[in-house]
Amino acid sequence: MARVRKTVTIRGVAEEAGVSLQTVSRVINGGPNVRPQLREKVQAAIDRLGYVPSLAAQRMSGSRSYIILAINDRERTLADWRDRMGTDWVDQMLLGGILTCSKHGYRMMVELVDTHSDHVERELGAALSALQPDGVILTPPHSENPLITDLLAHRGIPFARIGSDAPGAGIRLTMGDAGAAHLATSRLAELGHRRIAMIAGPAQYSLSGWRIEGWRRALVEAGLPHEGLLEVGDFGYDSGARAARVLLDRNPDCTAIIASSDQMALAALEVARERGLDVPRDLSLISFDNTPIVRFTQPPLTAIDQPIAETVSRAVEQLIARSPETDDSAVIEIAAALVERASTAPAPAKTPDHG
Amino acid sequence: MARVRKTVTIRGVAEEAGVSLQTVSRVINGGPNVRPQLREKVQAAIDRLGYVPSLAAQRMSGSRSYIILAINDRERTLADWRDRMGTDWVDQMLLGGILTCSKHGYRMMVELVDTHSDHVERELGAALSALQPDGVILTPPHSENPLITDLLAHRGIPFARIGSDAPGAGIRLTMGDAGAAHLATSRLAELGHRRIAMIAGPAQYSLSGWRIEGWRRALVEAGLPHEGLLEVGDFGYDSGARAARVLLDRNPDCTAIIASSDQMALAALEVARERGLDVPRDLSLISFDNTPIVRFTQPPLTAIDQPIAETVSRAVEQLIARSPETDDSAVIEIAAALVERASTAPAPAKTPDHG
DNA sequence: ATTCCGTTTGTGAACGATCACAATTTGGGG
DNA sequence: CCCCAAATTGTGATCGTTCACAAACGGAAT
Repeated sequence: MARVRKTVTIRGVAEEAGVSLQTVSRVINGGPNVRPQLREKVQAAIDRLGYVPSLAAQRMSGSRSYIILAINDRERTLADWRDRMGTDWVDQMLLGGILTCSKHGYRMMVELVDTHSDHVERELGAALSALQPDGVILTPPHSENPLITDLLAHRGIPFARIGSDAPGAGIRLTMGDAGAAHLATSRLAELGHRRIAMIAGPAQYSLSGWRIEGWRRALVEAGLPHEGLLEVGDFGYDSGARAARVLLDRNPDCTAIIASSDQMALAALEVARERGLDVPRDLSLISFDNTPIVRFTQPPLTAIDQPIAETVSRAVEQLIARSPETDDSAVIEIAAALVERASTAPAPAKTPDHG
Repeated sequence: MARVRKTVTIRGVAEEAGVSLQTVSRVINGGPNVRPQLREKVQAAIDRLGYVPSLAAQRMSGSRSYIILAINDRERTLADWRDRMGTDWVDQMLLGGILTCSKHGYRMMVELVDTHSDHVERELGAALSALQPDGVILTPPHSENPLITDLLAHRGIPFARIGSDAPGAGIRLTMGDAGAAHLATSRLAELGHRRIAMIAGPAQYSLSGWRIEGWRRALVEAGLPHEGLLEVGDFGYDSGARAARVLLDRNPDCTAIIASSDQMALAALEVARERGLDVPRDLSLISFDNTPIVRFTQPPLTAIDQPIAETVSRAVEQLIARSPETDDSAVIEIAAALVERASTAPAPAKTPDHG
C-alpha cells in the first residue's frame, strides 16, 4: 500500500522553518522586508519539502490566478484541425505563450469561442468566471469584436488585441500587415512584374484592409496599375481557387499574385498548374502566413512570415507587467519578414503566349 | 466610471433563490435528493445571474479541479515549432482533448516537460502541485518513463499512457502501430514490391518496436526478406536522410520504403530526388503520422494516419469516468488507417537500371 | 536611558466552494 | 392520528493562501 504522502502546504513549510505562514508567503512572492538570513532559511525549507503553492488557493485568497487565457476562433480552428491543415496560429500562440508564461510563473490556457454565435458573451463570460484569468489574448476576429472587448473592459480584465488597431481598451499589437504587403509587392515590382494581383482576406478583418493598402501603395509608388487586380477570399482553399481563376481570366497578362493566406496561395498554385502556367516562370506567387506546408510544395512558396509567436510573447509580457490603469494608446508593431523561396522569379520577358 | 459588477458567487444565487448554499451546490453538481421544483427555481436564479462556479474555489473545497493535464516532450515540441514543422501531436491532442474536456465541463492544459533531464520529477511535481489536475495524459516518450509513471501512481493521480503497453499503473492506449505497419507493408507487397525497407524510430520508443514487428511479420507472411532492410532514425529529417542513403546504397534493388515519421519520409523523398529516382515509379514511399505537409509534397505521400485526436479523446473520457480503483489491465487500441496518395505504385517491372 | 519611527514578524479574517453531519420535512403503514 | 425511515434542506467546519492590521524588534536622535 503506497503511503500517499500528505500534500505539502504553506503550513508545513512554516513549521519546518519555524516561522509564521505570512513569512513563508512573503518569501514565495518575493515580498519585501524579510531578513536575508530568514529568507534563506525559509527557502531551504521550501526546497527540502518540495513545496509548490497551490494555484487554486492563491487565486482564492484574492491574489492573481497566474493564468493567461488565449481566445481563438472555434470554427476556423476546428475546421483546420479536422482537415489536417495544421493550425499555425494555435501552434505559434502556444510557442510564444507557453514559454513566456512559464518564464514568469504563469500558465496559458487555450479557449475556443464562436465569434458569430450570439452567445459569445455567455461562452466567454463562463470561461472568465470559471478561470478568472489575469489576462486575455484576443486573436482576430475576436480582437475586433466589440461584444468581447466590452465584456472584458467591463469586467476589468486586462486584455491584448492582436491584429486590431481600432481604438478602445486593451493593449493593441499588430504584425505590420501593411508593411509586409508593401514589401512583398515592391519585391515583385523590382523583379519586373507589371501586373501584380492580390487575393485579399475578408473585409471584416482589419488586417485584410491593411494588406490591401500596403499592396496598393506599393503599386502606386512603382507607377503600376491596380484596377481589376483585387479579389477577396475567406482565407480558405476553395475561395482562393475561385479568386485565382477570376483574376487570371480577367487579367491574362497578370504575372504575379499575392495571397493573403497560405491556403489561398496553395489554391492559386493549383489553378496555375491546371492552366499550364509554370510557377515561377510564368507566374510568381507570394503567400501570407508561412505555415509549415508551404516549404514542401512544388515549388516551395515565397511567403510572409507572421511573427505570431513573438507577438503573443510580447502580449503576455504586457499583460503580466500590467498595472490596473496603464496607458493603452500605443500600438505595438512586430514586423513581419519576407521569406524568399522558389515561387518568385523575374517577370517573363514578354506577355505569356495567348493564342 | 464603469461600475464593475461584483462577482456572482454561490451565496448570491442562494439569496436570489431563497435557499441555502448547499442546495445551490447540489443543483450545480447534479446532486441527488433535490425536489424538481426547487431545482428549477435554483437553476432559474443561476441563469438569471449568469452564475458560474469558480474553479479555484471548487478545487479548494476538496472537490475536483476539472483540469486534465497533457504532457508533451518539450525538446521535440519546441524544435518542431521553431523549425516551423508544425506540431501535429499538439494540434491533434488539443483537438481531441479540448472538445472532449469541454463536453464534460473540464479543461485541458498543455505542459512541456524534458524527458531526459534529471529534474523531470521536480518539473512535473511542480506542475502537479500547482494545478492539481484530475488526470494526466502522457504521450511518448513520457508514457514509458518509469520516473514519471511512478510519480503519478505515488501521488494517486489517474493517468493515461499513450503508446505504451508496458505493464504498470495507468490506462494504456495504443494506436495499433504493429497493425498499421503490417497493413502498409502488405499493401506494398500486393503492389508487387519484393524489397521493402523500413526507416524505424529510436528504440526507446516502444512504438518503434511495434512498427518493426508489424513490418517484419508482413514480410514473413509474404515470403519476402527483411535482412539489411532496416535502418533506425530519430524521427527527424536529417536522420531520415542518412537512413535513406544507407538503405539505398546497400539495397540497389529496394523499391519501397516505409518511414516511421513524416519528416523522415520527406527526407527519403529528397534523397530519391537527388539520385534521380522517381517517386512512385522507381520507389514507393509510405510514412507514419499523416501531418498536414505530406498532402502538399510532390507527389503527395501515402501515409498512415495516427488517430491521435480520437485516442486523446478516449483517454480523457477514461480519466473523467475513472473511479479511484479501476482496473487498468486492458489496453485500449484505436486503429490507425492507411491513406493512399500518389507516393505508392506497383513495383517497377524490372530492377531499376544500375549501370 | 528614553522616545520615536521604520523594519521585520505574527495574527485573525476572508476568499468561494464542498464536506460531514444535523435538522427538518415528507409519506406510508399501523 | 402517530411514528419511523427516507427524502430533502440547512449548518458549521474546512481547504491553502493572501490581506489588513497588530505586535515586536532595532537603531538613531533626543
